[in-house]
Amino acid sequence: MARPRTFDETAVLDAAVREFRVHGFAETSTEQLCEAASVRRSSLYNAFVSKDELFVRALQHYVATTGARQSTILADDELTGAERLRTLVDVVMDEELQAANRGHAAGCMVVQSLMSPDLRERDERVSRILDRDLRERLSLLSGAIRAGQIDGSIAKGVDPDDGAVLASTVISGLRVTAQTGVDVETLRRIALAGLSSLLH
Amino acid sequence: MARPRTFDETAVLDAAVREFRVHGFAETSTEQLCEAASVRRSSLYNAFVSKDELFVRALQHYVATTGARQSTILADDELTGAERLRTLVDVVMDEELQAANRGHAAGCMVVQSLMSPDLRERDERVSRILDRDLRERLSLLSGAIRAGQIDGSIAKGVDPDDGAVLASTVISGLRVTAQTGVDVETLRRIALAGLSSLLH
DNA sequence: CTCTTTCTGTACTTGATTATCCAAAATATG
DNA sequence: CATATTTTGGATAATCAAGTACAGAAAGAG
Repeated sequence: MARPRTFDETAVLDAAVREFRVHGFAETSTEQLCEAASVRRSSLYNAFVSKDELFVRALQHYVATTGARQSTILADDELTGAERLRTLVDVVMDEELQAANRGHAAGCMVVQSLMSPDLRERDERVSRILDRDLRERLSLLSGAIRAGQIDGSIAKGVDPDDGAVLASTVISGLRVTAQTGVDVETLRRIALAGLSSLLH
Repeated sequence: MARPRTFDETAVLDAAVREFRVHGFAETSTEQLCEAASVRRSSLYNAFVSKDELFVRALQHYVATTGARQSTILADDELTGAERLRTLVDVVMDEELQAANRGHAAGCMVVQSLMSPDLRERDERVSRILDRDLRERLSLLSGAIRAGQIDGSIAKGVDPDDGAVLASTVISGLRVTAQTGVDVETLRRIALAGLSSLLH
């Protein structure tokens, strides 16, 4: 019973994620966000209240979508544990490859946000989202590692929880190294080398 | 033939590094910098021209001091190649331990700056410093790895350049993971696991 | 001892960026 | 087809941090 929106809320969140994941919160202006989403200022504020709120929603959206993708891979019964980890690396590398074609590294909202204690303190929802995401991701990873130890593709000696933190650490490191312009094939080799204590 | 400074320029740079490495450029205000260095606004501007200039000098200072420390370790003929890498990990872990005692992660000006394309574009000196630092670090690392392959402490199969990128990636990843509150002992275990393709 | 030069402290200016306001537009509903 | 209701666009206000100005303080040189 009123004028409908001319834009899709999810499309705006996608655009916001694209900006935030490379520029971070502080260095992304609301104007950039409007521009990227092709939405006028007041529409954005009308729909999302404030830059902070939009960031929280974008972060939520980001971890939900990436979490879902990782979930389908890491909990895929068709694959061995080791294959799941390698597929995960492939996905991350794909993101970097696509970003590289656009002339920059993919960035990562999680790495950005984790590295910014201020951001986490300013809005505790950010902390909560990151904590939750981390727990979820570590749980999926250790699950895949346990599966790999049962199917024989991953060495029995390693502690699954440690292995999970390792995988998470390596991927974060890749996000950083990707910024240095290293080509994606090297990056993939490095990733697998970093996980070699699991994958042998 | 004039009034001398009441502060030490290097002390100001140290303070600036302490702020920048945890908060990043955008989220560190000049007021914070003054506060941290116990220096008044005009003194700071008189000595360092602008926030950008101060950042460049701080970054330079940061990579110079950390570079020097890494250099003494990674080029230490008394140690095997593997021992050099392990000692490097110890140094990073020490930084994190000290920071943890102060209630936060150590942060890292290099990781922060690398993850911020805007920062690098705004002042090309930042790019140059980071590029130079990376090359230097990779060169030291691959040198240590080659030394390890000669003294038998590092597997012959690995490409020293790849190994260098791996070590750099793992350390960056540790800087990120440290922000999640993982205890330092776990962190150290993860570091060694990530480097296991070199250290076995 | 005084003069010159630089440093220091405070208050102010400026510029950018976030957020708001309000009138006009659009449309589903009755 | 009128109306209620929300969105939209443009302009405006409010805020906040970077940088500047200037007067006064400090100390070495002559």
